[in-house]
Amino acid sequence: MSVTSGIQQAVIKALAQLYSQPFSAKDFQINQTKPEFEGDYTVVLFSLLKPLKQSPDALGKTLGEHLIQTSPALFSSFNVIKGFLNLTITDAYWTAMLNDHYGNNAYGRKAGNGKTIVVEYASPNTNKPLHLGHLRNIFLGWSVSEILKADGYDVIKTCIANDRGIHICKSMVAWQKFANGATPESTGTKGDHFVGDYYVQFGTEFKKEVQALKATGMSEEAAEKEAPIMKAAQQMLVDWEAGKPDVIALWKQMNSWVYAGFDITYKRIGSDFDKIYYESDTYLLGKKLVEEGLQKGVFFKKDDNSVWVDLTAEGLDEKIVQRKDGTAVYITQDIGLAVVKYEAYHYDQSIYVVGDEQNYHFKVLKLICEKLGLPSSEGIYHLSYGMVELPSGRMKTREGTVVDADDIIDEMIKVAAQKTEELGKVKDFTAEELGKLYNTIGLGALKFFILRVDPKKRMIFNPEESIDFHGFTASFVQFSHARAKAILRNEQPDNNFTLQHSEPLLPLEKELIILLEKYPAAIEQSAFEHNPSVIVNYCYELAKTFNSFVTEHRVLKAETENKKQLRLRVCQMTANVIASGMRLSGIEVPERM
RNA sequence: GGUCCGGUAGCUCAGUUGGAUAGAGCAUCAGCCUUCUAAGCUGAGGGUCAUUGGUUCGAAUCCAAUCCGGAUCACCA
Repeated sequence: MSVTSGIQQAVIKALAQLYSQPFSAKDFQINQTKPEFEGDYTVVLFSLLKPLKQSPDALGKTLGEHLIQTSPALFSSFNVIKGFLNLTITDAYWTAMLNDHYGNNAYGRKAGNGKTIVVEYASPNTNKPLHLGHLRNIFLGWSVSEILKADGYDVIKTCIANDRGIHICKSMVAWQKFANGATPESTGTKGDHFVGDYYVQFGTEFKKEVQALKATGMSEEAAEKEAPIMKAAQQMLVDWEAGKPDVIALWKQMNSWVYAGFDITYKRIGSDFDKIYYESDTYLLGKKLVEEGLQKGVFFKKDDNSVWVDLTAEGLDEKIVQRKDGTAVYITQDIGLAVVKYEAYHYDQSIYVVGDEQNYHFKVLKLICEKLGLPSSEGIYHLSYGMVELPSGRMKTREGTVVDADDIIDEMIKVAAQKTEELGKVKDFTAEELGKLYNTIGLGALKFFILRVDPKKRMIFNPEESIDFHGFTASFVQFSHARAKAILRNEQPDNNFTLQHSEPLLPLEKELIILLEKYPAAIEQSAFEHNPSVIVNYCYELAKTFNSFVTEHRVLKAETENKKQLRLRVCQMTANVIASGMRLSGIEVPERM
């Protein structure tokens, strides 16, 4: 049980005994005491004054005295200032907490609750390489999955590959036209970049053709429709849907190049999936569900044969679910996928990590699934996050302002290597160890930079300013871990030693232990909010306090053996919690750096 | 125009189930490495919490209006 819930229960019990009135945890607040006052935790009394007909002073004093008498193991002293009852927790309580958990690597993780959550993230188009926006998506999805696991859920990580549609046909057409049979192997290019280059080339060629047609007096709109390369792409889409063998073969070939490229990037950033779905499979299922919905009367057909759903009663519009030619639209395949996922996992929740520009889409998706009476509908949850922008605004492929994922990763690792060399603290490392360390630091900095921000907020990335390695960063937290480990390499805590509390805990010792005690609550909150920044911020605060502690107090040369053992345990628990918390964010921590 | 999200220090962000004098980092300035890692520590300066009104013992937090920025309202995905 956490301290706060312990205090809550003690207060509820005390109020029942003193005033014979029943209260619940919601009736009053418990905060950490502000540093300028004496005490560890504070009961805010204002909300209790009216029902109890008491003055703040009288209630505070009565309650404080009663608490100390009835729970001497928990409370050692109190003071009342205005309506605030400040309680000091006994050193014995904190020491016991430390003793119970300092060697526990699973501290803060809950036992399985038997519930299943499916998380979908990454979900790239298969026609161009990943960029910084994808990285935010992947880091978020991966981290939320891990946090939910720590909170007791069974988590299935999934990805939907948007592998069909006009976008991939554009790359295919350009490859046919310009590549002369080139391949990623023959050119030494990473597969996703290779295919992406043809996508760009398609755009360039298209522009050229439109200009040429306009020069003959055609309007821009007509020119865009008539451009031969665009017509070729559209024809290719038709051929693809018709299953024309050579088109399918090319499509498979190009997709496989892209997947090989993605796999390299996923591996570098330590991301993985339990199951990958392909839009080329799920869109047909969606169409089947549209047919069923039509029979149930959930959907209706317009004169031109297109199929719609009427969401005006829900305050939205009519929404198309199938084109007049019978082909699937974007949402059709998502309806199918929701069912496929539910049938496979019978999930309690299905989280979609998708940018906030699709808020409307997911609102519609959930409504449609509800109307169809699908059991999958209730658990649908859109984890919506903000765009990553440049100081100049949105990243645009056409203007070449996209920050490529592989480039930024390379850059981060390069700078990490440079900084590490400057400091010269790991000269005895082997080349292999160094490579690993640079990865840990570089990637850690990138992940931390992205995950420390509340997902729902837009974030700005300035390529001119390199991501920092000082202050509120992964390096800082990693450094703190390495520092703790350095101490522990000299001496491990003696597990047979029994801590005394003859000497009072010093402020920084206590502050650290209080923080460590809050780790399980941080995981819980992070999971509840689907928000990794809670954990990231927590780890930073812990690391910061630890650095102050280590600067201020000696561990190995502590005044007494008792203090030394206490501090060694604090070091070990801090190192464990930092490693655990960073792991939930996908960030590794080094033993040395 | 409708809907949704955001606006906190020069910059990047915490804090928002209402609590005491609003917090960090970067940047600036001043100190600290014969002592477990200085990617660190200590201190200083820096705020109309977008604006106005309301709710109450108490508002950055809740409500209303307004201003600014963004997203979305596609037979694109």
